[in-house]
Amino acid sequence: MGRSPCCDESGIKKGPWDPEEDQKLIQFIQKNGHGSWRSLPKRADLNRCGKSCRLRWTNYLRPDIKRGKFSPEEEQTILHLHSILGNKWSAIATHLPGRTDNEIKNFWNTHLKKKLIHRGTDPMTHKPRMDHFATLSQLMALAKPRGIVEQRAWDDATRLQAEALRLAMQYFLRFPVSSTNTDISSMALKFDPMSLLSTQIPTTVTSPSLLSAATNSHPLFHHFPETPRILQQSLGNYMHQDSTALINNQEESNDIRAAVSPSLPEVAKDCLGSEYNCSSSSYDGSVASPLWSELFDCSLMTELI
DNA sequence: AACTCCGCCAACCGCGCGATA
DNA sequence: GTATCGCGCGGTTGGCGGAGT
Repeated sequence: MGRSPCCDESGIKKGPWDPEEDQKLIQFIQKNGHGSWRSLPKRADLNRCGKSCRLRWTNYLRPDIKRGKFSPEEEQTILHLHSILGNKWSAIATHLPGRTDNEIKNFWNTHLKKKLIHRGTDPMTHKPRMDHFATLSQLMALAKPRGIVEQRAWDDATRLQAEALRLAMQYFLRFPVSSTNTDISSMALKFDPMSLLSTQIPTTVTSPSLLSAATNSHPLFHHFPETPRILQQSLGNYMHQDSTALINNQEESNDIRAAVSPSLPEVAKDCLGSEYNCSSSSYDGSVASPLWSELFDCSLMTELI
């Protein structure tokens, strides 16, 4: 048994409030208090529903409302409280005198959320975003490593190169990265996508063992000799699935986007288990950006992120 | 000058919860 | 226990105005 909406009576005004209405509401509440919101419009001679009056008063007309830009301190408070409380705007508003929940919500949606995303932070969890990676297919479609861009067809060899590159990126994820960790930068410098092109690799890879052999002999892993075997094997399985999907569907073979693959975080979790911890306090996702832009065209990076 | 696009924000809507009959 | 009411919350919408073309 649902409740009837409070504003379903015909003839009740909706939309923006005009100054006369505001004055009526202010004067009435200052004189009598709001009392029952439902009965207020009649008592105050307003052709509005009680809900509309309440909203207008609490979000706009209330005398203690602070107007204007949010200060950096207020911004910090909102960020901090949101990381604890989530979208509990009214609870957050109680810690910011003079600010309404609606105002904070709007500020969050129009400014703070974007700011966090731009920083590479998930606005809901306040942790580094790992969903940049989306799916392998999307990644491979979007990410055109320098030197591979000119190659028109995504043949198996190219695909393996891209896969090897992805392995490397995934491998980076194993390392706790912080702004003070220089290892990741030196690895990025050592890592040369061009070397992928000059490497002899099998033209078809349909089994984990072949992938394992290919990756073991690949110069990429000279930089990372300690890559766990399990990582290669697990990725080999996923790769096998991809290859099969492509082989079975020739039309799709020219469009890597059509390939079926698990999401990278899912793969990484499978492969690395507890070692893969994107919420690690030592991991600062924002540091990943320079690395990524080292590897990829910046324009494509913005598409990806 | 005219038009389009886009960000901002006031206002609306639907739902859930506690109080009450 | 159940129906209804009133309120408050969070998500969403749509109008306005400024920027860009």
